[in-house]
Amino acid sequence: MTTTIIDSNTQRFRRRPLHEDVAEYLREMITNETLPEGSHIDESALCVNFDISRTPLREALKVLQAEGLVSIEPNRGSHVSITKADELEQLFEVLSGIERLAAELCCQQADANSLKIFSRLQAQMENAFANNDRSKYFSACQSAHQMVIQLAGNKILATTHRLLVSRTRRTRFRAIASKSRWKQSVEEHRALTAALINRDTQQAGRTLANHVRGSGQAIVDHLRKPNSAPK
Amino acid sequence: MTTTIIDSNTQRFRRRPLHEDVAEYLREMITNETLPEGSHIDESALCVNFDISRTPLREALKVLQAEGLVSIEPNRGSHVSITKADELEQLFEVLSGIERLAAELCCQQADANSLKIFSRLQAQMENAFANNDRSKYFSACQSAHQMVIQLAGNKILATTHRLLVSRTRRTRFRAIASKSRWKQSVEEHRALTAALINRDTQQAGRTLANHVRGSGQAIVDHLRKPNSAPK
DNA sequence: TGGAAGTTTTTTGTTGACAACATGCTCGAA
DNA sequence: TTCGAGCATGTTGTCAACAAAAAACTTCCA
Repeated sequence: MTTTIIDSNTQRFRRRPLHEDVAEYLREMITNETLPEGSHIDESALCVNFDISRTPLREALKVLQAEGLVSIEPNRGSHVSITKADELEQLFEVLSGIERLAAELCCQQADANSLKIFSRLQAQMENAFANNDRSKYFSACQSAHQMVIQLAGNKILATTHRLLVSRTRRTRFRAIASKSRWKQSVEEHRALTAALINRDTQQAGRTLANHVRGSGQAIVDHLRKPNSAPK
Repeated sequence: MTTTIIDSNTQRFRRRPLHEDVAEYLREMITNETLPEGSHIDESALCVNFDISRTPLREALKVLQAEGLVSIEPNRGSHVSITKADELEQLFEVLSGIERLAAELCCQQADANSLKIFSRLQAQMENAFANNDRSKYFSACQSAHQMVIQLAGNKILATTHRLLVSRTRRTRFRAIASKSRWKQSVEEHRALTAALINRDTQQAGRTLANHVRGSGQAIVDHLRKPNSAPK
């Protein structure tokens, strides 16, 4: 007799390895800044917190190190990676290259219906800007970028993108700190939407690349002058 | 008294964690095809082989999984990732995007002397082609690509590139299987070199992107028709 | 003979303990 | 007081053993 009857259709009975849950949770804690940048990661403390032993925790830390979120110094413990301005600049540079490619692929492969939905996202962004709703704009903007990645139809690209973005997420909400930069962002997105609908591959790629580079530069500049607090 | 006197100036006395050595070794075994594609990874066998316990081995496997070289199925063990033609195609697509960016940055930032060295690599490739020396051509070609990445001066880009390339390395030597493709490869490299020296950013990017995509496509096509063995 | 239930064997996931290393503290001598 | 040697403490790296799951095998019955 099978020991347990389980909800057959959706619920899959397979306990995920602990280290996966732990890694996911830690990832969230890092982007949340529950674990702030540079903070030391206390293994034994986290173990009693999660009620697990050190092995799965350490396995999770190795994964996070491979993702660039955690740094491990031999015999001296782990800490949340600190992302300096230079490194952030390089991250955005690579991201702009990735998203350029995504926009080009998207141009060639996306079906008309998807682009319609994309246009609606653009409308949401315009609306949020008109209403001065930063949080809503930010959310729609992220969805738009994500959608371009998805429509590119390349899993490797999506994975690469996700890994890089996860290292910038903590600082990303600062991209539209200034109103002028915000306005520019809206216009760039508008141009991108137009290029996609016109199936202008080169233009779409260039536009998105410039947008990412510009947003990144705004963040990096902001980070480099320590006096102006983001408000 | 300090227990041991050590060579002070260069030798640094810090034992690297075991899992790092193990990961590096496994990486080599996978690209070597000592561990062939899809083969099951026997933990206990490797443990007695390396004379270590399972903990560092498993930590190494987690890292390799994050790099995409190993797949782990919960409760069913690990095996060397199999790279299907579709996935390989996507890998090369992303690589072409990365190398396009690298070529552009290289154009803008490389000093004249580095480009001189690059030209010498080009000469080596032309020579190898004239002498029908595939192995020498392959080596010089790889150096050239690597050099473009280095001259781009972006560590994130270099890391991303390295991770993607490591997943293609097993198949890469097949790029110049046919003589006609080989000839085309030489010409593309020649065009790249010219574009770099002329500081033609757009041209350099486009040329390298096309070259990577073309080489990748040659490999993928080769992989897709199962009758023709690579010779 | 074929197949299903039950049992043994093998393999994977997790734990707690131990060893190695780094850090902080105490104490004594210059 | 200041500096360094030696000890104490805590943290990290590794191991061997246990628990749980999957795979392989046996046995029994139709």
